[in-house]
Amino acid sequence: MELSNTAYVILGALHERPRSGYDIKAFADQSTRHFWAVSYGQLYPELKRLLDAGLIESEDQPTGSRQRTLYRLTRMGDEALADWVSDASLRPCEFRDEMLVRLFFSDAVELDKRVELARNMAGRHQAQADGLCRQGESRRQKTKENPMHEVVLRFGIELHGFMSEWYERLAEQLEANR
Amino acid sequence: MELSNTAYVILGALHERPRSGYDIKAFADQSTRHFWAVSYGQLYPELKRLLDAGLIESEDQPTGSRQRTLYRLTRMGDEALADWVSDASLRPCEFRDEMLVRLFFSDAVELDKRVELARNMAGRHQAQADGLCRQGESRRQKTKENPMHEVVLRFGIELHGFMSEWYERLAEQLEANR
DNA sequence: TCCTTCATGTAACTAGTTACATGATTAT
DNA sequence: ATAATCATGTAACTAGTTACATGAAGGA
Repeated sequence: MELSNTAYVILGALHERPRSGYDIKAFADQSTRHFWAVSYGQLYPELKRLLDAGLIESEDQPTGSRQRTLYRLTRMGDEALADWVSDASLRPCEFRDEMLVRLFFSDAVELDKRVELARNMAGRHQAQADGLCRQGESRRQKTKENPMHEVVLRFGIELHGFMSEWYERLAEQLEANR
Repeated sequence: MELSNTAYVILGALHERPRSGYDIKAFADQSTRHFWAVSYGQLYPELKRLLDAGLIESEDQPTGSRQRTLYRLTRMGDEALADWVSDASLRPCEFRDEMLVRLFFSDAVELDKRVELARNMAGRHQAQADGLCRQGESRRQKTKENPMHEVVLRFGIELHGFMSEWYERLAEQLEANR
């Protein structure tokens, strides 16, 4: 039975510790978000599927009359995660950038617009890099386990830094031969 | 009326010259593909919508008994494209990388697997950069107009080059503290 | 003859987002 | 009080892919 990538994000989140659906979402929002986002619309149905498949198990943990279901990995779930991570097959890296489409077709507009667009893109990536930086600072203290989390965070920061600089340089070059 | 980004890729393709649906697909496959792919399943319905909206017009150009419909931009379509490209609002750059999710959770597996994964990712981006290079060579001779096409191509090559090197460096670092 | 390219299209499916609905607990 | 956070979920929608179906033209 094939699992979605989102399912593996869930398994990965639960590998660290038992979590509620809400908690998994919060985890994803501040960690995998920049390369794999998770929404409630997928999360809760997916949790059901993983339960049915026996990869996770649940435990009720209400606080007063507020419901809360805590999920944890089963042995099967743990194996499924490890197998998936170990799988050496190449998967495509998906990029979709609307602004890059605009830039691609920007010969259709005047130079000023083109420069503005490049500057906007530089700013966008700078902002994204900054956001990831702050994310890293707020998580720095905890979990020295899972060093790969920080590695991937650094990747994000440096990648967006690279793109920001690239677009900034482009804006300057475009402006130069005005 | 809101148009999809795919619709703008079509308008952009037709801005250069009149094209058939098949031709638009071929154009996208060898140019916008790495940041905005287009499939037939979206292309043909989208062409109908653009016709209805009066942004493009069609002309039958059969070869013998093989049908062919040539599309071209209307004045309205040309304006819609220019307006869209000039729109200064920031749009998110979407990244989705299954292998990066694996890397993120790869503390769950042994070092060897982690190194292998990083190497695979480096190879994947090297291959992608090479593919874009070849694409550039085959298109080099034609169209000195649309210099932004080449700019965006270079961006792709350098971006994938950056990622390839980053992952290669990571693999070496991981291997070093074995 | 047969393979590749040109050419158009649809149906079924998959993945995922957005908006909504509900309500308890905790901090200000 | 009231706002923020914790908590769970669904329905409707949007976007896009894959697989299929069909068939002509041109080159090997």
